[in-house]
Amino acid sequence: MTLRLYDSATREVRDFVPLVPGRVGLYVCGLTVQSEPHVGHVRSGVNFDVLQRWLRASGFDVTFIRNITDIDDKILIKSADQGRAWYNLAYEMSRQLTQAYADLNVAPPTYEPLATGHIPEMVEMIATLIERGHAYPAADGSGDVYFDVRSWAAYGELTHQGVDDMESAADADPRGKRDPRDFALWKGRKATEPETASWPSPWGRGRPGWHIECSAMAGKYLGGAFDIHGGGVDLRFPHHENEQAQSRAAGHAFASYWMHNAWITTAGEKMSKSLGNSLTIPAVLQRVRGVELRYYLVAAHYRSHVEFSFEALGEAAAGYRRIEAFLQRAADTLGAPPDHGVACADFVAAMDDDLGTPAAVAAIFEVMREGNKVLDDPVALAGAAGSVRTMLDILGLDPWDPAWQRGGADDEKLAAAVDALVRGLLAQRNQARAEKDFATADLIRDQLSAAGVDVTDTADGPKWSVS
RNA sequence: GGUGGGUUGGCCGAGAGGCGAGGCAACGGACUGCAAAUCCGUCUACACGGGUUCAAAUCCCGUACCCACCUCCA
Repeated sequence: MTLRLYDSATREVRDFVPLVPGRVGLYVCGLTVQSEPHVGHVRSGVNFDVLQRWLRASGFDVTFIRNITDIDDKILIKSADQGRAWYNLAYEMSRQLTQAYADLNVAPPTYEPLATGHIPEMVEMIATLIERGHAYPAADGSGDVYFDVRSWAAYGELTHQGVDDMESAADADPRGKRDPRDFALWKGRKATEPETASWPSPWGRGRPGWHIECSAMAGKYLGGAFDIHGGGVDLRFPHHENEQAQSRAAGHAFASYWMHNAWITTAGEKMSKSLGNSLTIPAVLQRVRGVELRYYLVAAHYRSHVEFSFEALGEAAAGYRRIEAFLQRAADTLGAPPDHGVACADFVAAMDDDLGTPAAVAAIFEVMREGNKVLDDPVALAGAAGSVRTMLDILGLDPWDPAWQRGGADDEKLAAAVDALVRGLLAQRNQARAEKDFATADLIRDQLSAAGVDVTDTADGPKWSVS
């Protein structure tokens, strides 16, 4: 069984063949850090984290680059509105994004380059494009440099569109463009923009266009040809189309496979357009744990549109808790968390089939059911639980992953104190049960339940957990 | 105008010509003092209208509704 991936450039599932056997170069467009990260934003992070983990689990040596866009029109506008420096806004949002990723156990990439840290590479690439006749400085003296779409016959190949069929933006300002579809590689500094948001270039002070950064950074860290380029569907056009055009026009083969994750919407609306506040990561994490939100995102296929709702999120959380409870039972029986085991064949087949995480999750439930049947057989149980743990780990959902252990020393002390108190009450309840005084026994259980403590009687005596 | 995607049981969500994903909820049974958990079982769905086929949720034609992108977007 080999890994197959849906390539959105060819619009089909293809066998994954790396350029260099055993190695994968992966580039994912990260975020423009202009506002608080919400659930939609992190989906891409989680989806490509799963890809990266699966590639590693499959034995590949992965170089994963995920950039941060820290200079663009919106950052300048928003920071001006807020009366703060643009780099301060970008930096704060970048820190929030890093925290959100950490909260969801999205592993850091090999490197996370900033657009502003790669201006020389971009200038170099733009110069190459001008030399090759695929770009030109605007004739209007604005200092802008544009990519000449008409000079690149293959333009539109990624999204299968003909240049003449494209509709120009209603608000398009032709500026110094030769064709309305030409896009900016370099934007000359405007008098209204802060001096700090400009860099020197052969065409005067200015800042990079949006697309050139990814071409330059992917080229720098992964080389002119690399394996997989990812991002959200909305980026296919214009962003990825333009990236590919400029990179190839500059003489680089660029990405072999393109992967795009679908949207999360609320009430059918794009998250970026709708509300906002209630769906930022910190807000959502007040209602469910990070691991539960991640499970919710992983349980849907990355190319499927997800209609976000707290109800569905709650159901997903219930499903995850079932798996978690099984592993905890296994750990109690075995005396320690199960060692990592072997992923079952169905899981592997599902993941190899274009990261079929829904079927992979179903496979986990199958193994868990088998495990629940052999709770009194330590060897069989260890095998099933180890397998479940390993599969969860591949999805970034291992309950014992240090990423989820947020509690500090104080939390541990608190947990120990609660445990002592609950155990005292359970001892009283057991006494009552022994005396067939079930009214008292149930009263104690109800009191604990009201406090959020669930009691379960097992062969080894009562266990408690926080609901 | 151009380019794509979607519509699946009470709900969430896979699948992509036959072998009926999975989860959540519900119901019945086993277990339990009663529960919980767990196990066993039940609940036969694919927007609509045609067609192809021995066989269609899956392929074809048409219709309806929804969504995304077309130079700010995960």
